[in-house]
Amino acid sequence: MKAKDQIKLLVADDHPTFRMGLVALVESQPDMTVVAEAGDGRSAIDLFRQKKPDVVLMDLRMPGLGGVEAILALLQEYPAAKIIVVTTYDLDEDIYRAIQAGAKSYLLKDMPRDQLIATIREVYLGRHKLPPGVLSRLDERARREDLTDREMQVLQLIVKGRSNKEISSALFISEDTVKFHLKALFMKLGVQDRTEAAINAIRHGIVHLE
Amino acid sequence: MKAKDQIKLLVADDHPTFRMGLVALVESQPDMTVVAEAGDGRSAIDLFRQKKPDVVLMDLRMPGLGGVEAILALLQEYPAAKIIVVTTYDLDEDIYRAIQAGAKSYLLKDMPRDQLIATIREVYLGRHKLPPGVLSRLDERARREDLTDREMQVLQLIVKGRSNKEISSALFISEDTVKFHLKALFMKLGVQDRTEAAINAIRHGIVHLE
DNA sequence: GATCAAACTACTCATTTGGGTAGTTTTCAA
DNA sequence: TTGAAAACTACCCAAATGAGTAGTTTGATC
Repeated sequence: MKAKDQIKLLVADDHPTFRMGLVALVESQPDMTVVAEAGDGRSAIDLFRQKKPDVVLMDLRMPGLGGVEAILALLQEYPAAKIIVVTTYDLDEDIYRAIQAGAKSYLLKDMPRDQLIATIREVYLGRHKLPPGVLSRLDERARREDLTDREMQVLQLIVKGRSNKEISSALFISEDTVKFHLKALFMKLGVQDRTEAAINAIRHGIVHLE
Repeated sequence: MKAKDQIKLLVADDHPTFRMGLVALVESQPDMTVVAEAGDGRSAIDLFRQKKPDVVLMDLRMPGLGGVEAILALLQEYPAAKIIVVTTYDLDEDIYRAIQAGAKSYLLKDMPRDQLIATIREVYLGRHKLPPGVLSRLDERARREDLTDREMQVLQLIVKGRSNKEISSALFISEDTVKFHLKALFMKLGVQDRTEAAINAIRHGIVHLE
């Protein structure tokens, strides 16, 4: 069973039951094995150092050190690490940031088992194939103009339901400046008003609720 | 292994991998066994008829017939059915509707395994204990006044980013009437304006994006 | 030192939004 | 049939919002 040519996997996900499912799935394949499990980004990195797995399955939302940060840290130390993101959400921004950070693929948790397995093999062989749905969202994101830091701050306050006046005093700028950033924001997001901007931001994962 | 006093479970969840995790978890308990798996509400009902499980683990978001509808249909036919909702989101509205529909408990997918197992035993014995976090959200919801049908329609259009004028023509009512419903809506949700209302509605699961 | 993007301020003006109040019609159940 | 709740319309008015335009300042890059 423990042949030397098995694909060694590290599974990092904070949902115990889903992680159990991943492990069961991987272990059902004769040519794969899970060498370590992590419940957060920090221990994922520690376990990578110890076990040197061939492929990492990584959730994006984890307590403490999140997925994107873990990917960056891991690739900093091991530039050849092969990381597959496995997450619940198909938000443009999440996908974009994960791929930017250096993930080799991005799968959704509701995907069929054989697709998961197939992707692990692909990535192990050095390829990085993305599922079509995810791919289309990726270039939807790529087409969108980046927001500046200030626009981002304004957007976050909009999503908190703040008025222009409240935003201006929160950021120590004039109300006119808030309006200025809002106009730019509307243009970049392709929306008409603050409500649409807020919803758009949530839908694309530009800002998270919680 | 297949003792007669084992707790028989039906697992209904459209995520193959998570479902596999649930099954593995249940099967690791000597006094429990999974007698059927379903990927949607419709087949959950069919399988219940065939297998008469003691407890059902049910996801809320499933293709075709959703969780709440499946719960209602199941309890209609088998009023003694013991259903535990196991879902990703801790949204007030989802919890409230599931419990209203007759679910015995409501668990989150990221909960520790022993809590899951303990709840299955509790529910099997006829109790319905909710985790504290979920419980507090339930009465947060209970405290909120119900929205009328019309208010609900207006709210949904707000979340789509529509203006008062657009809403009025979509619902064939005057703009003044839209404002009238909006005022009631703001009051019931405890918010100041349409943007807050939209975010609030999403956050509490009153309306879903997608 | 020139150039460029970002951040900022200011002003006008039309529109939208939201608060308050007052009333009619409809529907459904007691 | 008599309430009660929901749905609807209308009006006034103040405040907030958003479009358009025009500029200054700042910091980084070449």
